[in-house]
Amino acid sequence: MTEQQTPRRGRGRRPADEVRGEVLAAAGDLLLAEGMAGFTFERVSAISGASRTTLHKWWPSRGALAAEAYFRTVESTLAFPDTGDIAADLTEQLLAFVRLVTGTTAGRVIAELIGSSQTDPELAAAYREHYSAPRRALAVAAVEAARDRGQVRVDVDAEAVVDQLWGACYHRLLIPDQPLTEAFARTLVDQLVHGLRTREITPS
Amino acid sequence: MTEQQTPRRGRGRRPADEVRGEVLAAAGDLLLAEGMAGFTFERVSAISGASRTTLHKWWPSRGALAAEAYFRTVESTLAFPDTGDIAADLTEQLLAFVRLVTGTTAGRVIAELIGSSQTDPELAAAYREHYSAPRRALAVAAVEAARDRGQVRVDVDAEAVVDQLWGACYHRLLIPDQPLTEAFARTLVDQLVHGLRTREITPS
DNA sequence: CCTCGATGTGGACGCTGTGCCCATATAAAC
DNA sequence: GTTTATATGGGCACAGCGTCCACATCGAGG
Repeated sequence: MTEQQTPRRGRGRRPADEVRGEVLAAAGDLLLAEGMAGFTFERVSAISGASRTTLHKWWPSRGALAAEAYFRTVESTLAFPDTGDIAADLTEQLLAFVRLVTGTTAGRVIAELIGSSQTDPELAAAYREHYSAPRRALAVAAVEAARDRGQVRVDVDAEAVVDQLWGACYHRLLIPDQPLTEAFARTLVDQLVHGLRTREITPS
Repeated sequence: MTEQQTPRRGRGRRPADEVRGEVLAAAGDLLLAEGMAGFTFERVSAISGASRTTLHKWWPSRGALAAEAYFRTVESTLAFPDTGDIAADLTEQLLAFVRLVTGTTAGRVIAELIGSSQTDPELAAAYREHYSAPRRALAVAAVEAARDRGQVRVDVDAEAVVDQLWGACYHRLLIPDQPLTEAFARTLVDQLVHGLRTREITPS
């Protein structure tokens, strides 16, 4: 992470989008490289070449900048498969999440973003609006579709299902008492779909 | 939160335990009153009367101090009822957790502690060791006891169960897309115990 | 009774980051 | 070409950190 990567620039106005783009790119790099710990306006300013004043003008807090930079960097595809088998679809999506979070630096960054959002309202709002809410909505829609197909019980609380699957994974991500693995993800779906009761009639 | 509550004290040695006690009391007050945002060595020093040097000597990071102060302040009783009905016991404990977290300032503080622990290894270690691990162990033991009684299926993953119940609640605490309520807690237990599948034979 | 080691205290140092304020330069819009 | 918008450089006071040193005082051993 070399500081001063943008050689030097004179004063004067530059296209807003150009500046924003450079800032977000620099911020994304910094975030992936050093996490929220070393992520400051100061350093983003130094790396991107933009002045601190400019950063403050566009982003109310370092968290807000970090969130936007991160979402732009990962820009993961928002899609939820619907094969007609809700258990398979949930497993698929949950596994994708686990792989993303355990395989790359993304896991640490997401955890730190959520962490910082506890004391940064701007970040919390950005995270909810641009990340968690839309993803949550997709999963909820999938479960409700399965309910309408008669695949799960009619009184299912789809929102709670999301918490019992993804929330469980976030729990292990944020409070790593136990490891977050693919096997764990499969177990989550299995235990939730079939329940914990002793199986009288083991289904196929 | 009046600064300088300890009038003034001369130099010189004082009993270690006395100093530690005063510091932890002051830190606990500050934490409950202002959360992690305003929680700094500087202010704890000003309120407790102890010098910053002393704080640094005993606690490696502000997070470590916050954690110890918080656990000492709440010192909640560690007990898990065992009535023989696992569903009832889990519901009971989960409700107690929800009430603690929603009813008092404790919820915000816990959330902020977990948040800070994402970038403070000392805090993360303290939190795991003194709080999450022992509590988790109790819940796991209860589930495994139920399994041995034949109340839940033999291949149950007790650790995963904890994540699907408490993790779900932490999810709503840390990423408040949806509210954390007592009804939610009851739903969690119900959906997990009975499963999501369409009920052919509705149990009593 | 006295000396000495352990340990808290006051005070200061440089450093980083914040949030804000200018004046100035320059690109874009009219 | 004139005007307007906006990025820039620089400086300010402030907060907190982490560390250092000299000093005061307590407690224990002689």
